[in-house]
Amino acid sequence: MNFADASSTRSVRLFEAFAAVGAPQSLSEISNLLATPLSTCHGLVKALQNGGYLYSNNVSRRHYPTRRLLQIAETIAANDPVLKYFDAHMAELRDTTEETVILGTLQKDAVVYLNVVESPHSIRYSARPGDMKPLHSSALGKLMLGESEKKVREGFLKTLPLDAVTQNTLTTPDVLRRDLEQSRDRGFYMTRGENVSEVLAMAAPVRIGGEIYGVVVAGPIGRMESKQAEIEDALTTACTRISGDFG
Amino acid sequence: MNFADASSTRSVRLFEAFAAVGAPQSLSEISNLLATPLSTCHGLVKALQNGGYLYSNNVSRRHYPTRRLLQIAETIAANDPVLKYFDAHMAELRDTTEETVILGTLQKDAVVYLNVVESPHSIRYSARPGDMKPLHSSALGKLMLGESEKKVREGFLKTLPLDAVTQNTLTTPDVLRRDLEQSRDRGFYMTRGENVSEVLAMAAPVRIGGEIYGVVVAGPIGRMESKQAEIEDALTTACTRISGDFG
DNA sequence: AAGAGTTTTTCTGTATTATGAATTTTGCCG
DNA sequence: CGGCAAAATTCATAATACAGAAAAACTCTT
Repeated sequence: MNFADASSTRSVRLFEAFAAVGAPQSLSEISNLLATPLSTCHGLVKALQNGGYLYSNNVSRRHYPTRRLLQIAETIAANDPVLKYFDAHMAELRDTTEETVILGTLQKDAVVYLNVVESPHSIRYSARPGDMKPLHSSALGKLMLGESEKKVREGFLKTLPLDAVTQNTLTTPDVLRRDLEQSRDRGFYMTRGENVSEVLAMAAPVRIGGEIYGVVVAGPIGRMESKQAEIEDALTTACTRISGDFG
Repeated sequence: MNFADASSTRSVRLFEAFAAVGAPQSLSEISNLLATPLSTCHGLVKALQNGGYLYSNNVSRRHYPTRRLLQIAETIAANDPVLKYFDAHMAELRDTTEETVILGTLQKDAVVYLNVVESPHSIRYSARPGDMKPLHSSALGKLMLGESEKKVREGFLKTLPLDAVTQNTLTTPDVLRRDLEQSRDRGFYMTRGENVSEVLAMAAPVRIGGEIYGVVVAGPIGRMESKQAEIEDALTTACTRISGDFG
């Protein structure tokens, strides 16, 4: 394979680093952060400066991004034909449940978080858009398996290594298959410490243009259990409404 | 020179393209947008997918960014030690003047827009963060020249090609030097169709940690002239307040 | 003001990546 | 359900960007 990982995504990794440290950086600091030689970083920084993405303080000689990237990212987010319709409903769901709400979909042999709206509590399920989760142990992953066509599902059940991510992970195809069937019938999927111990997650599907999306509410087991019925209710009605918006 | 332009900034150019077209794209469409071979785009898209930046619709086979980039850009913007203090004042200035307000600084031998807050009017000065403007013909550029140390200023006056960007551009060092002196004395810099005809811009300096920043109010000449005194007033008080926030 | 240390910039061989053609897969229509 | 067209993926090679070292610029201290 010929993945242009190192080079072509280095600019993105630079922005990641800026988000992580949250402060202007000198060239040598950037070199450290990216674990990349100074000369390489020099070229990259200069290129991004020319593109108007980075500016340097003439006094401190440190670099920081302009608002250009933000502007582009906002434009992209505003134009997404699917995600933008979820926004309001996800925010509402977060407000009523007071737990983290996540939108995700199937990507190759994993689930990718397309958007995350975090709980207001300081103890909360915390995640970022772009995070990937395994199919067999996460609520979203099980949703994707359960809602896929039988052929696809059985293919995954045959080939996926059902690693025991935690003690509660379902690690045999038969047990997992049964769980998927039950979940499908009742309309939502659930994990109880199967991917992250202490986390209970509930996921319901939304179909748009033939594509399967999943909305998850996730939080610490204790707090989630105490309001499980309400969450179940809020989640399923939210998903119905979202589907309705596209009807 | 060894600028890693083509390769290392290709991921950023891809996001630019997504912002421009505002819709999911197939691999071949991406190839067209970036004027880059399919195989190259394939590697790039795969790398960005692995990083959680892009997701593909399994039905339409089109790609679109997740909210990951937005999340990173927002984190970066929130942490900027300088720009975030300007935000409120720039928004207020935009509201009182009803014209586009821009923050910029000196970058090499040009001025770069760090942030742009646009006028509510449909006829307005429109620009994006990251845009570059010449030093001799833009209000911000003249501000940078006028506020720099004499040595720096004279260096620029000697070496800059004072191109006639419009008919009103000041194209001789002597005329420009006089304009800078007058502007410096009265506390703000001004262009009247010197960089873009029909545009009147007024810029006032803000000094932070030895670094010179400039705040500009720009709009169509007619509208700007009719409220020039108010704008002058609002601009200078805003800049004073911003400086105060750092005092 | 002058020197020592630090940081930035330049330079060139080498290794990695981009490329275009061939292959495979996928979607579509009869 | 099978054949065709279009798109995605792989592969070998040519081209380009990367990395390390050396030079230059800048800072800070004396």
